[in-house]
Amino acid sequence: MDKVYSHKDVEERIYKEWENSGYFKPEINPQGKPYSIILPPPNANGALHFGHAMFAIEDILVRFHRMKGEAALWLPGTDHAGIETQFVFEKRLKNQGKSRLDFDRETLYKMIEEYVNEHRGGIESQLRTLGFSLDWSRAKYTLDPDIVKLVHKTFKKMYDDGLVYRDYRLVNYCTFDGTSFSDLEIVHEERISPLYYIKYGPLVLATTRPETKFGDTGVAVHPQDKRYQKYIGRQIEIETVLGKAKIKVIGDESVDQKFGTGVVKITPAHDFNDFEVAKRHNLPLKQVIGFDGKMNRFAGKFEGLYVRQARKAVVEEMQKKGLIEKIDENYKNRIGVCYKCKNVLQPLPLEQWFVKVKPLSQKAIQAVKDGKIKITPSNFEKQYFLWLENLRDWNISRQIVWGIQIPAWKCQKSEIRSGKSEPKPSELRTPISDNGHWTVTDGAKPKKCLQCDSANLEQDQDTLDTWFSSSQWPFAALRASPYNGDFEKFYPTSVMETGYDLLKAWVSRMVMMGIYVTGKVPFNNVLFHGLVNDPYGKKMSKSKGNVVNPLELVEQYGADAVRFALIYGNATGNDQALSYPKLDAARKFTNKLWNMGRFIEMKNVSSSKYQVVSIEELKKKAKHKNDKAMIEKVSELIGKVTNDLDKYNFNYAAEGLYDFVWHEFADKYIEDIKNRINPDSYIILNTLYLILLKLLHPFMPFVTEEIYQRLKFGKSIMVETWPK
RNA sequence: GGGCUCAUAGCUCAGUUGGUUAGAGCGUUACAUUGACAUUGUAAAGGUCAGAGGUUCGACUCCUCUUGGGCCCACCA
Repeated sequence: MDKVYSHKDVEERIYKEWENSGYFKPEINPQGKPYSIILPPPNANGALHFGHAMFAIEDILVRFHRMKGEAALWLPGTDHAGIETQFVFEKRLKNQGKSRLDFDRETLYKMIEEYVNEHRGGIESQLRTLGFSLDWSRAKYTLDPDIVKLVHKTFKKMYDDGLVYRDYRLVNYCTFDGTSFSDLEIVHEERISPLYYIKYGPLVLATTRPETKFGDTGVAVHPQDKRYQKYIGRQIEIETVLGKAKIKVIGDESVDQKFGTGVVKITPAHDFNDFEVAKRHNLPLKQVIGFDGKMNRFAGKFEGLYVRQARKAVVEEMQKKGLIEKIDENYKNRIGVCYKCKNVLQPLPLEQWFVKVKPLSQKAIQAVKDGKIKITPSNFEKQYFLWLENLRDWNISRQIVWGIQIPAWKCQKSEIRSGKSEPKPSELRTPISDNGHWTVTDGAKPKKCLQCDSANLEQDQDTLDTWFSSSQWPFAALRASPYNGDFEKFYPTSVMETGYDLLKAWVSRMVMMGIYVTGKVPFNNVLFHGLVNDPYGKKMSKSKGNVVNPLELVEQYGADAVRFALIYGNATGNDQALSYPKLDAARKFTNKLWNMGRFIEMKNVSSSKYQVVSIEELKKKAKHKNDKAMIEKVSELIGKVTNDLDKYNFNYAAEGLYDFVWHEFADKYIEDIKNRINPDSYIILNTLYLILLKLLHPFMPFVTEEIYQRLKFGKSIMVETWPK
């Protein structure tokens, strides 16, 4: 053995050995009880980041349970990441001077597919460099045909059960990216938006969006408001920038008498609250902003202006006409912006598919309350409950091509109008559910409309929200496994380990969908890890330019050291700042461990090389009091590390091992035994050292394996059993 | 507006059901060592555990408040 441990000569070679030997498959312990973890599938098009490096926790668990003799499965996969990927691709198009609008749906899809396929495999090889013992023979991708089929099946089942429905309602729509989003994908920003006090005939009302006034179909006051009661139910005549008009005054409880003047304009097509009010009072919906972000013909001479331009023009015009009483320039409000492009989202009316969440969320809440799912750290339970309890129906339609196209066909005969076309004045309607004929299947094109037998059907152009498919990942990946019986054997999975930032978007939805489709929870434990920030504690982000690539650290320090540094000194679920001193300490630890092995190799005094016996035999063999004491201490350590791992206290385990291996075993015991080495004490030293290697193996798989093989303890430490 | 979370040594962080002199890594200081260890060992300095109050025989740990960070959620015009 060399004086210094060199990870570069070791890691890649050992990983190949492991993989080729089939050690990552649960079949190596055919009699063992099942233990399973589904890897949170990284973006197929993405690169490794620290969120992925934290999956070291999963590797620790899997290696630990595998050594305990369990049939441990860690199933890898990749996600098509619909919006993320399409947006990245569109940026590339833009750099080439092209736009997605230059291509038809099929061509665009194929182009993105090719682009992703070029990059797929990249993320997988990166996961290998971290030493992750994933069973690659079971790897799945969210767009694998068998996965897509399962997702279609779920959609149909939900449709048949009334849990997926088509509705015409307001959605948050990004007119720059051309798609709607779910509630969760909206970023709220506080901005200063002037509050305009506008004269509406005899009334004055306050609004931040004067440009939407062309879509007003009512004016609301609080029913108990003494100031305005006399107007309720009456039509009032108002002067507008487009001339005189009449508008109805209604009384609605949602109006806050204290805000502004206590009068609200009702613009059902462009405000979520107004939409609800309009429903209650049967007011028509009048869309004045198009999906291109421009004012439409209802805006008269303002047609064709973008919202922001229109606001300016309308306000100027109103001021000329004396229709503005005052402007509060310092009014702050929170506004929804696109999480991708940061542009202001428009609430726009659109026909979309929604998931009725209440029946699903109730069961998901109950599963945690009943202890069928345990969340660690437990404080995340509160967030889980809070979110699920206040959940609104989930918009799953996305106007992008990269994803799973929705298996629903619209009968063209029954078509009233497409949600994307501009409404004609004669089509002004109250906000009611879409009443076109839809035929939903589990993927195959239907021959005719189920309601009117027409054969003129067209598939919905939209795709499913990526989270709709990824929320089915645990059971879908197992059901689509190339190995028969995987689902029955490994579902529910043992642990779902992921960053806490995915609690809402993913974890809670997996629980809902898992219970709905399979009748069982998708996993028995949820384990959250924290975020890795930059060395100054600031969140890593591309825009800040402070992103550190974990692969560079692996190159420099070795995968073992990177893994150990991320685990050591970091309580489960807490954020951490990337620490170079800690990385250095971890690297030195691998070197220390290596040199302990080197010492054993050099001091070989035994005739039978590196002989190892059981700890029971060892206890009988030991005569020297220091040997006896050390055997006792190692026994205690085994219990402590096992217990810490069972309780997900990875940092305790790592710290305990580090401290013991270095400062007890090396500093004291090896120093002591140096002076009295003989065949008996040598066997004791070997045996205890091997135990320590095994205990460390889940944390630092490469160096422990390399030492193990160098000292010829056996073929591979991966098939050793966990010490007792 | 609601919720979560953090504040412990110069820095980055542990501290597991409240229990003897509060720990680690890095850094600092002194000494030793060429050793199995491109180093390592031995020892030392350094903390009124953010502040105030409370519960308790006993509080870094539990409760309340204050201050200062961080994060998440939210359709008040």
